Amino acid sequence: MATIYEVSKLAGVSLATVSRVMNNNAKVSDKTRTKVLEAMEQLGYRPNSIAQSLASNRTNSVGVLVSELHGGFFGLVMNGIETELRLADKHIIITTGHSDEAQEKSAIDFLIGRKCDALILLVDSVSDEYLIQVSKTIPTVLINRKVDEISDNCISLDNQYGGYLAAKHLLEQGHRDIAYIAGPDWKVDSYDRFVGHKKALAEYNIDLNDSYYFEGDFNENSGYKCFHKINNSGINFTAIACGNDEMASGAMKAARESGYILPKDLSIIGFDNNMFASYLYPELTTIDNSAYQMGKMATDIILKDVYKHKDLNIAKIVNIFEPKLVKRNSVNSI
Amino acid sequence: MATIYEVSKLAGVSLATVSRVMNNNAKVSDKTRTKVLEAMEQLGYRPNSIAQSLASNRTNSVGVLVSELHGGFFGLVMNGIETELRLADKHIIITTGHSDEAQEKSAIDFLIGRKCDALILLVDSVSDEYLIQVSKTIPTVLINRKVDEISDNCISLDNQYGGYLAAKHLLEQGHRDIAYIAGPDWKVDSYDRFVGHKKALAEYNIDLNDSYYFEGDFNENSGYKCFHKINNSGINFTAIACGNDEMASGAMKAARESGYILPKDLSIIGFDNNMFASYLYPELTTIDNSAYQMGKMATDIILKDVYKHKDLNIAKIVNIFEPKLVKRNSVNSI
DNA sequence: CATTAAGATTTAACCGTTCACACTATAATA
DNA sequence: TATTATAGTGTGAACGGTTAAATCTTAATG
Repeated sequence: MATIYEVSKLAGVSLATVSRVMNNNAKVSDKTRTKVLEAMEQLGYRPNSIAQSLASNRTNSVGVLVSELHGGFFGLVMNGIETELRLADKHIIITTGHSDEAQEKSAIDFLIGRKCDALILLVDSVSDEYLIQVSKTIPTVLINRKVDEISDNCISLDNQYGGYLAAKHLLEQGHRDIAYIAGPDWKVDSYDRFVGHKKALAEYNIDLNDSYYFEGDFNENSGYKCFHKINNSGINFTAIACGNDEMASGAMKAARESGYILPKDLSIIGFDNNMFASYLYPELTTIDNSAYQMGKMATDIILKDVYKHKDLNIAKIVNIFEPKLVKRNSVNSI
Repeated sequence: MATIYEVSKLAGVSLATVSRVMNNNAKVSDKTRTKVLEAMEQLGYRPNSIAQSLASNRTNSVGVLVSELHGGFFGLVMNGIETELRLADKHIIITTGHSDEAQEKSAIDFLIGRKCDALILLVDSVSDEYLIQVSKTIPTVLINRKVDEISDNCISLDNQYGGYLAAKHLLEQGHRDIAYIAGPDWKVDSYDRFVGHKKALAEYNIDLNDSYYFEGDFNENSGYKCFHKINNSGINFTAIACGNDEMASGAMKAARESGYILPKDLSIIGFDNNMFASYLYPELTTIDNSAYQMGKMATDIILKDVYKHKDLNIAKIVNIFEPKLVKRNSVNSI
């Protein structure tokens, strides 16, 4: 592989000049530039990115930590990150944390050790203080998490509004007896979604009775179980709003097994617009979580703050994304 | 950040000695080693991985190219790769090719430019010759693709056996009139699955009539359409075998809309054991494609060949993975 | 005791860039 | 004309490690 040295020799200029035409960061006469470019072409020169990193103290890589590599949400987020990053000729180093504090910390250490220029984190288990500490060491943006002290670098979904949208849709379709299957109540996103749900009910002068609230754990199976609880509780219900699509899927399964015809006998709405939502039967009406957009935005913040991009196509920074209703066939009007 | 220089000074030894205790690749007396380790500890020294890379001509990173970041298959493969790689303290640089030749090539260039030590590729669009060329430049392992010239570095699923397993299961459950919804026939995996299918039928002395074969494109919608073709073609069928889970999902949807009660009136089997397969209703019986295992194995090959690992926990190399039947509820016995 | 071999450590070149600074040539200003 | 500014280029020291070769110790051998 040709080095900058050989290029400089062939072009008859100094190393510095070659470096200048590469980086385009200082004046070089057109004549010289042409000579250098021709030499590069002729030698098939590619700069050694490692040497560049060492000398410039910049690796052009951003570290990403997600909980899992599979799963619709993370895939979309990463998709958004990778697409945007590669346009800028940067790259992504991936690690997983498995929602475990020790693993998340070790992954962060790993990424810092790799000299990433910045971090994009999707973490549940590590404390706010720890994250604040990390962000003092290295530019960090958080997805799906809000830490007040570094709120400019936090990107999240307006979960409350999403919950509101879902409930409102149900209400507009005439439903009044709506059961709710929530995620774990200690998770803020789960909690917020439910708050939005109640808010929509309130607008219709319904205040949610505790007997309509059921807590799951965001996994399919808990949706399944919760449905049975609902069904056996004796309450009247014509619709179920779920904290996420997985639980919605479980609830649909259970409902069908209990003899309900969907969506005729029962309407169900999910949350997230997971990959598989349109594969369910009936296709699941749900709330889109803008995962791709959030990944893209996290990247844009870094491109702007760390890499000083001034590109026009980097839109205005949005920290809170607005969820959208995705109407499909799982909600019936009555 | 402390450098090796400071460590050497504090420990009262030379740079080389510090390097040796780090890399553990030459004799160092216990006394010296202890001194050095203590100095490192005291300074909180972390080697600069970039400098290491430049000096050693090894980046400890492997480049991965997949078609898409979302989607169950890739997620699992990447999961297998990342897990195995991080155990070895290496990292993964990710790019996407979107099944487009130009993009795949540019991604490969990108990864080579990043000085990855090796490549793991999941590509459809680039030619065999190109891949052979690439593998001369940099150690490369291919997932889901077989190129004879570099077969030791190819990992794939025994698609034929998978197709065989699926059909056999249907046959064992008493089905004899089995329609087949295939993927694009120019894709080898699609073709192989169908060959396996026919083989199983042959064992039951059934030779597949062309009117039972329907070609889709691996997307859900084509499964949907194919079902209607099947249903309108006038053939008798009690089961449908599908080239993948997406098409199975589409077929299920169409069947239900046409009034079939599943699985009572019609059995359906998929292929891949995609994430969402168990979310369908009825839960989809399918063939597991060992995605995670393939990712892991690809990594093991690299760990062994490139990084010279001799770990016992790197199992024997397997180039062709054996698919497994995953029984759920979408197949009825008659 | 001199010789040799093996073991431990140091020296210094090297990896391929970037970048602060020095320098030269030319144009603009007083 | 002397002075100053500016554009264009070269010099050489980092950056933080690795590693081959040289050197120094120590122990074993005849």
